[in-house]
Amino acid sequence: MGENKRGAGLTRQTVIDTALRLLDEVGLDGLTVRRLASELGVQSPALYWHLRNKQELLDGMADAIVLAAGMGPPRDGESWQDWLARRAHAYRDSLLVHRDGARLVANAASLGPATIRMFDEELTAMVGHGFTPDLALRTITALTRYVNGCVLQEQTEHRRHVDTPPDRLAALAGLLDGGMEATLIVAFRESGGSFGEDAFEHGLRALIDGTAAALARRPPPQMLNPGEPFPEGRTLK
Amino acid sequence: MGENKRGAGLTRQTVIDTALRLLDEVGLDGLTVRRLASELGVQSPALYWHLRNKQELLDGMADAIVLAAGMGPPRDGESWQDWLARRAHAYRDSLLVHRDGARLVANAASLGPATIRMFDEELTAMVGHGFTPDLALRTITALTRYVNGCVLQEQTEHRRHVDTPPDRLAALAGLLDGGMEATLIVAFRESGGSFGEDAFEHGLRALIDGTAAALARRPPPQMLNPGEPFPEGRTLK
DNA sequence: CATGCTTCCTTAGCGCTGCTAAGGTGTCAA
DNA sequence: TTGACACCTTAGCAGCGCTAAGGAAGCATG
Repeated sequence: MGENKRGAGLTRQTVIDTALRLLDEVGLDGLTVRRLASELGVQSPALYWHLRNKQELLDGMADAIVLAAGMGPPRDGESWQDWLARRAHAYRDSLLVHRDGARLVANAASLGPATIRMFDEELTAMVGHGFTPDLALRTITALTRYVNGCVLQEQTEHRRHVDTPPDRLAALAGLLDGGMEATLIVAFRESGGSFGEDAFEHGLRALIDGTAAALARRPPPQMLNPGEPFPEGRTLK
Repeated sequence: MGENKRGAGLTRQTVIDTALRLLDEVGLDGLTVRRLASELGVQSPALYWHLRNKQELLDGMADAIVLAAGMGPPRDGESWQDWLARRAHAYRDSLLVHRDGARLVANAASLGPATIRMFDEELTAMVGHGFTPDLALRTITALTRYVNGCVLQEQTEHRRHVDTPPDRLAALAGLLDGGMEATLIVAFRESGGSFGEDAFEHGLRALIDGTAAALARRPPPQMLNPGEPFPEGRTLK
């Protein structure tokens, strides 16, 4: 296994980076502290000097993945729709880079302060685009959770198909009364190979379009309709 | 621990049911084969007579949760929008019934045949409402993944707050430059207690509204606009 | 009645896991 | 020179999923 170059010395960051590399090899279930330690050329208890426990390692990995997406407020002149779409894609791509990336992030117990600050900047920018703070929060929350759900399913299915590669459609058709003409089968055939991609795109566009409608429904403060300032009767600050 | 009433005898179903009850007590991480066996008044290897391995148990539990949602095609006279919303709520509620329900379903390796058949019936009904098969599949996929992502996050956060109960907002504010006036803090305060609920509702409505727009964009065959039949240039069947 | 088959559960234990306790070694400051 | 500290080691505990082998019932057949 990996030699520990004398004079190198482990750091929290090198441990996390190596863990992410190892993750792609062995998957989340195969990622053990012992295996990671041997990859780093040390004994397993050595890692507990740099990390309190395994969960802290996983949290660090998740945070690294999220940060690597390079999200943040919209660029100058970018519409919030374009920005949200670009952000969602960047996030999704970042989750897809590493095997089991979505599972890792979804189960993470906490995010780093840098991520939280970025999140706050994004919300502030959205308010600048006419969102109320809570609509901004709801929107970006819904979008993030949607991406999580999508990639989680995509990667779960990818894991599944390692076992059952060949004639999934035929096997599926066997379960259905309509056989090869059941709607599910037809839909799968129509959707072609890149189904995960298409489904993601559809939902993403729907979410953004729907948000635009919600934003139009709840206009900026100077044109507030006194009859229904905010749905739950709350007021700003 | 639980006595094994003589003459009772375990079945796959009683094992799964007991596992679901136990899940609420100890959570997914605490759900071990040994613990479940002792709950059933039996030694742990006994369970391997009824289930091939632990994953099969988890799959069975996940399938039970999905089936318990009671989804299926729309009722007579119900608009597809109302139906999709009702379906999403039923699914979400079913995931929320059991601790770590979303994690369980998201990590499940396979769904039962009954669930798959129900899925096919739903798609068929959507085609009856003017959807193309692949638009129907994309829509219901996006919606399902959205619900998964939402509940997964809700339950993860619930797990988190067991550790950090008291002044989360103040702690959060410490990280942010704006302190108590950072947009994130304001948004949290505005959103009140039931934040998970509100965020879910917002995204759900956006998804359904956005889907209506997509459906209008891709009208039924007899009224196709030759100029832009399908966004990606694909053709039907 | 005896026999053997099947069903369902037991005891024993393997290889692995996350993690802790205690101790050693090298480096650097006083 | 001495002590403190940072960083890693060896040894081992409790618990995990799972398997191998066997025993005790129930039942059909000779």
